Amino acid sequence: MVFSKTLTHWYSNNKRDFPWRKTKNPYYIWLSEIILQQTQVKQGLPYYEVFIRTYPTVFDLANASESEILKLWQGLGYYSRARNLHTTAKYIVNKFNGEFPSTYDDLLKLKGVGDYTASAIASICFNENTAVVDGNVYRVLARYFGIETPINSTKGTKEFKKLAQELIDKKNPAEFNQAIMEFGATQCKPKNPDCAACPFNNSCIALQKNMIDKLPVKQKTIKLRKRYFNFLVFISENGNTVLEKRKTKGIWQNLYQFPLIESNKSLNYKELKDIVNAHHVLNGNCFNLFLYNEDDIIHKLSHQHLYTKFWIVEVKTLHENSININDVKDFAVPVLIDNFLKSFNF
DNA sequence: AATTCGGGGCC
DNA sequence: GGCCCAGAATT
Repeated sequence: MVFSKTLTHWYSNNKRDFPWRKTKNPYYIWLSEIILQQTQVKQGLPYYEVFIRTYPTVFDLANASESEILKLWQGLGYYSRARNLHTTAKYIVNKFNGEFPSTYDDLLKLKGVGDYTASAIASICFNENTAVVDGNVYRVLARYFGIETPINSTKGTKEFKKLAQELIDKKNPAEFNQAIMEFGATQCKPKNPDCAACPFNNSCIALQKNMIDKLPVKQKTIKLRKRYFNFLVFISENGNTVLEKRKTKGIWQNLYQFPLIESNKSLNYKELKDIVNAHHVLNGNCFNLFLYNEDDIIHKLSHQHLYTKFWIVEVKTLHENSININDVKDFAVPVLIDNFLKSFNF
């Protein structure tokens, strides 16, 4: 109880001013929570502003096309969030006439809404007594209580959820949940937290044991995959090029890219040209091929490093479902492609 | 239980 | 270069 009291008091004096803190409309809270999953406020905030301006209600979002939503989501990453956002918007409009579910259990059924997000919406919008456990909460609790259970283990997930649920201020779950997250974000930071200025510096176990930089414990380190991408940037005499939609599961699903040849190593000019010829990409049309970037562009994702070459392919004509270069900007593309578009002058 | 989904910021 | 971020879905 002392913990909750101190925490909410700290929050009242230190909370930042964000647009989603001015409302309890579940549509806006839901939108903000999806955008902020695995995303820092600084990165997500501009996207939130654009989304509420473009889609003021869940009906507007449901009526939009997925491609349009993905275009607005471009650059934010984890694109399944945008696809699920659209699915859930349509579901809420069609099944509930636009009215959001109001309990943790019902919110949990929505696509893209897991334990954290269901708890956040239920507590903030409907005052339900259910504790959020995000990366901030793991860190704050692990340090304050000196808990060494790995946070990404089944045991840890249950243990921290139970503890947070015991600590929550039942009189004001919305305030408590946001307070502990804000505390983790700005005070009990991952690196170099200012423990001298912390309201818990006389009771924090990790501080007493000099374990601030060892908690929370996370097991397993992810392994990295290297991939080799060769994008074919076609340019025809009438200013057309070719984009294709990524339909396969994996990264960037439903985003657009230049035709891609993936290889198991970095290709040189001859190797690439042989493949292009062998695949009849151009049906024997003559073409002028050259490499845009001398050194591979290394695009880093969480689990993959993409060693990328952009090959310019000048041709006389292109097939009918090619698009004009000026229209490329209307398609949602990965940051890797977008960076190329910004640097390359068609 | 382990993997896979992005991209930016920080050290 | 490694770790983290208002996590969730899939395997």
